[in-house]
Amino acid sequence: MIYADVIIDISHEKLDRDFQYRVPEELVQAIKPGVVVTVPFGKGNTLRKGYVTGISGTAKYDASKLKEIRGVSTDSETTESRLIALAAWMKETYGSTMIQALKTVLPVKDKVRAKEKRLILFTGKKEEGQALLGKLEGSRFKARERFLRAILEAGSLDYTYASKELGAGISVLDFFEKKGLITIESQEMYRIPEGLGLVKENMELSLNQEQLLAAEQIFREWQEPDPRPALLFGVTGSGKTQVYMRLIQKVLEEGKQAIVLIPEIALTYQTVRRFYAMFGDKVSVLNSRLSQGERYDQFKRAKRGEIQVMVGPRSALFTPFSDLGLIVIDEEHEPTYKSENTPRYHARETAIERARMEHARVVMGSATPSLEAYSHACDGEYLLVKLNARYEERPLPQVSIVDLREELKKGNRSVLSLELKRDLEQVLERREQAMLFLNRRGYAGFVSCRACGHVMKCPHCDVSLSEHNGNRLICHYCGYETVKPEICPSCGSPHIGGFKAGTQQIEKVIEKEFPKARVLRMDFDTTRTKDSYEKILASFAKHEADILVGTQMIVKGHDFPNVTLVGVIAADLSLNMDDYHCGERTFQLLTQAVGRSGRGNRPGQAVIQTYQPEHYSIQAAAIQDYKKFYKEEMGYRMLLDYPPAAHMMTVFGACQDEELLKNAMYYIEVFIRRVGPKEELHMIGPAAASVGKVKDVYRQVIRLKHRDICFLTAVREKLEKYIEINSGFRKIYIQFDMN
DNA sequence: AGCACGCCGACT
DNA sequence: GTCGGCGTGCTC
Repeated sequence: MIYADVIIDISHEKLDRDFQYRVPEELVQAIKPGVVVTVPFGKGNTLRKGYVTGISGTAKYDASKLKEIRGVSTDSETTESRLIALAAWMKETYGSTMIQALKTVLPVKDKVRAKEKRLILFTGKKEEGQALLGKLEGSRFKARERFLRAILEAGSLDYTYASKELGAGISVLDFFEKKGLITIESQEMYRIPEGLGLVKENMELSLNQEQLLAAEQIFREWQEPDPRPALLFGVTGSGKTQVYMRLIQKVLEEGKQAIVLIPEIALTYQTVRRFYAMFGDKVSVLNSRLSQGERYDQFKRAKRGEIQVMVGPRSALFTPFSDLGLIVIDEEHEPTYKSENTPRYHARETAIERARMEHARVVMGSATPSLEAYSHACDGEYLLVKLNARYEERPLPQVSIVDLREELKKGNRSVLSLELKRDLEQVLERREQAMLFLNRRGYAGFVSCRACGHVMKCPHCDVSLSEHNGNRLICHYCGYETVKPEICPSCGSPHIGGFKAGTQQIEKVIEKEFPKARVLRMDFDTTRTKDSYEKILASFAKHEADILVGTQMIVKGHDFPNVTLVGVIAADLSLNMDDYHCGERTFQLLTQAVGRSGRGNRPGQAVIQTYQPEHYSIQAAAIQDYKKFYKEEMGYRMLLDYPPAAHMMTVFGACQDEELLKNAMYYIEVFIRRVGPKEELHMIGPAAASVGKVKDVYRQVIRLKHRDICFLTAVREKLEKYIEINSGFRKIYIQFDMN
């Protein structure tokens, strides 16, 4: 006997697990994971739609109580089934359960949202209602009386309000509905993402010579029977968006739809606005702050054909368009395209797979392509399209690298080098603007001992604590809080203090050094509220401030023509992360930051402060030389077998019990040695993850590297089975990550 | 979500 | 005692 695991629709959180069903003989051939089936469900055996997530030969539930699958949905050409196929691919490629994959790919209805939108209208005769109310008054039907009184007064009621506040459940509503007094309307009130102030401007698309050529080159590729993904490699300001819009125009003319992926709405507001201006209400914008229900609404609109272009972050990739023609990936190199949750898919790879399945095309763009994308472009797997001219032929800013070690020798302990300080003075004198950029990620202003080097860390999470308001130390992972010690807990030295590297500290230093300058600060703290991000940028654009201090978020978005100086406070902050991408990230951030200077008609300059001035990421960024960087970085990846030179798989394990976790990871290691390829497999670990402990849960990783991804996938599949069979892994949370 | 079960208040 | 509304919990 064959049994199938089926999840019933995806509509309710309590139903988001699988139920086992018997597979009738005649359907054995047709049933495989991902197939849409009809099954009897619940007490009344109402027929419902379900998705097969797995097949097995054993019943894990009382076999006599199992029901039988009724039928298989045969229309394999629906949008939904194509997305399910994509989920199956993600499961295979990234390692996850089918349920997890389906849940990322299919729109999940949100119960609360769906209910909120239901409206109860009083549609009967007023007199009839009044008469009934009279009868109900003083009777035992309290709920009915309450409800009727309320609806007679208001004319219509919100469903949630009626059931929650008035206690009028289904039975009450049924009573009135049968009498013909009310109708329940499930209103489809779509929420247009608010706060963006988007307007259609009927703008004409005009491309310059180079942009036209780029578009032509891509169109020519599209003539091919099997068009390759195109990588649009263009420096900042070369007008990649113009090219995207031309491509989308063409796709729309063909009667197809397009998806535009962007790293984050807030950071690419300008781009979003231009799409809206161009395509008007054909466009919908998916905001990462939208609730699942709101996202569901937008997806529904797409499915019904009410919109043709979906602009949004990573998850917009799964927009259920019926005839998808193009997927655009803007700023392709951004790390936000990699999902943090299982399945840990990469939007670029998944977009290419979806496009392959649905005969759509992929175009991605970047000024600093990821090594993965550029290497594919070099070996001809992607079409490489270049845009060289910077907008109106502006020269690149003049960049100087300041060695901070030398500053210390000169006795300068400030966060500002003498050179940067002098340049700032000149900019202020010329009444121009400057941006100071702090490329810190995560660890803000940690406290360390100057004498012994001891760093204050969270006892639960193993990350550096950050200093807030001078005397409190806070853990950014779990919120643990303690008082800043007066002396070093490790060696007793009084020389313990903050590493002056937070945006607040820089702001203070600037205010002290340049009391007349107007300073704006933009970081996580000052952009909490919805449109504070826009407000700060707009204010800076209007020259209401002279200096803008901020984290990576200031290097994207707006053009500030009056900015002629960009200062990078400490390039090392992103260079010393324990992640093989850090050289690449640093190069990208510095290139972007430097590119912010001199966007107007005055020449720009940039100062990069660092303790490692000889590092190739910094050197290459200073002269804006991508190829030089690529060669160096690729050499490094080849040497150490990091992607894209090889493939890497991370086995991540987490458990409250440290001993248990250690044992489990050890068994995994032994198992891999036994079943894995004997040749050319590099295994690192088990080791504590970069954050070894979060909220008292221990975390460990094993990394595997191999030139051929097939071997890694094979190891993963064997490991998945091994873990499922052995009860010793029950209490351990295991996750896989490819690359 | 939708259905049955069962508690509990009101009426015969 | 009995009837039926309305809250609760389960669905392979």
